[in-house]
Amino acid sequence: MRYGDAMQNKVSVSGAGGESLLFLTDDQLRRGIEAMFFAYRAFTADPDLILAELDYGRAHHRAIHFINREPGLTVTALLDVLGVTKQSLNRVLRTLIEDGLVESRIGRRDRRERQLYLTEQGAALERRLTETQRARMRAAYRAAGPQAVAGFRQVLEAMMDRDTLRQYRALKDLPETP
Amino acid sequence: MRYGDAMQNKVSVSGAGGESLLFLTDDQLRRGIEAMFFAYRAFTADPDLILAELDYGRAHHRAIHFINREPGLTVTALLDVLGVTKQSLNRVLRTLIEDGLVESRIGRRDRRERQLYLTEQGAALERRLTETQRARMRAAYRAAGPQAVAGFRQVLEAMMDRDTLRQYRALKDLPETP
DNA sequence: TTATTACGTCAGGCTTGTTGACTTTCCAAC
DNA sequence: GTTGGAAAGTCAACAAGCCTGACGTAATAA
Repeated sequence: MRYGDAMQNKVSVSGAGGESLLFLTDDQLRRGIEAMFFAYRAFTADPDLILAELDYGRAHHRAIHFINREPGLTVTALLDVLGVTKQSLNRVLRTLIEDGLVESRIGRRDRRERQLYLTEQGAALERRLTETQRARMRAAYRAAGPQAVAGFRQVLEAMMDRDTLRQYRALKDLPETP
Repeated sequence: MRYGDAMQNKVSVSGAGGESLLFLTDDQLRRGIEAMFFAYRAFTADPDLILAELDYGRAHHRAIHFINREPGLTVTALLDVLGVTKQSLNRVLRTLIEDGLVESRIGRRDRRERQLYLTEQGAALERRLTETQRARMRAAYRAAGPQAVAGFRQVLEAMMDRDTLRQYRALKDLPETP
């Protein structure tokens, strides 16, 4: 097992093309990686504080977010977006339902399905959680400017694999990028 | 408890200024939030596969990454960057040392300190893990272009809080942004 | 000498994830 | 109308990865 013996350092040409790749040093890439790590941690810090107060975790946040995003979505659909097992989600979902934040109604088309909705209380928590992240994002967007924001989104989307991108796009109201 | 009753929708003016904030709708912000969520998941997927093979987790990856980044750093310093407890890190570090990926030498200046280094084997795993992420990042960078990359980094940095930004900058070889 | 720091470790607890097995309900196809 | 399978819920057991609290040891600093 010997990895990357030839790619030890500096300018990784990386492709066959070699267009204008001068900026793609391993240093640059590594900084991008680290920026993701630190930014993501900062990004989840605010909601985590609120959630801890209420004895919830990030899993609850994610469930609440996507139920809010698409009211009436089924358990299977939610399972698909979150990428976890039924059992894992169920535990979280059960507490949310018991606590009166989520409502589970029998499916209209198919009575086997359960359609998930936020209650007024659940929607209130969603707003509270999201607002902290929006505030952070808003501040970052204002500081960086519209052009930077476009680049930010462009790179993030380019980082997603096919399947993830599909899920991401499925959520969009108005797809802009063909 | 009633949150954000007034901010329900659309164009959040958000500041007192109102410069050229037309692009900052709640929709835009929400998409940014979701892009972070999905991109981060895609971003960690490749290393996770390799780590699972070896019965390691993300915690091991993070430790390896930062030890590689700054060979000889002390346990306390590592604790600070990772933002976890001593006990939590110790379990991870112990297995890495037992498995011969990390070496812990007695501090030169201060004999209480332990300075951490990757062994040849540890460095090999680091390269293997990082290369998957670099490849993804490289592809995304190439697809999006240099300008987008600049924006990407700019927004991520603007998202970090003071303390996180300090840690992030402390790693940099050549700080560019004043 | 004493206080403090750096590190390691034992114990116990929580959340979130996993597998595997099983039941109930319901749709749909034969 | 029976039957096969999908959707959902549940029980049990387990592991990773975090946490707090308490304690011990070694070495530096006051």
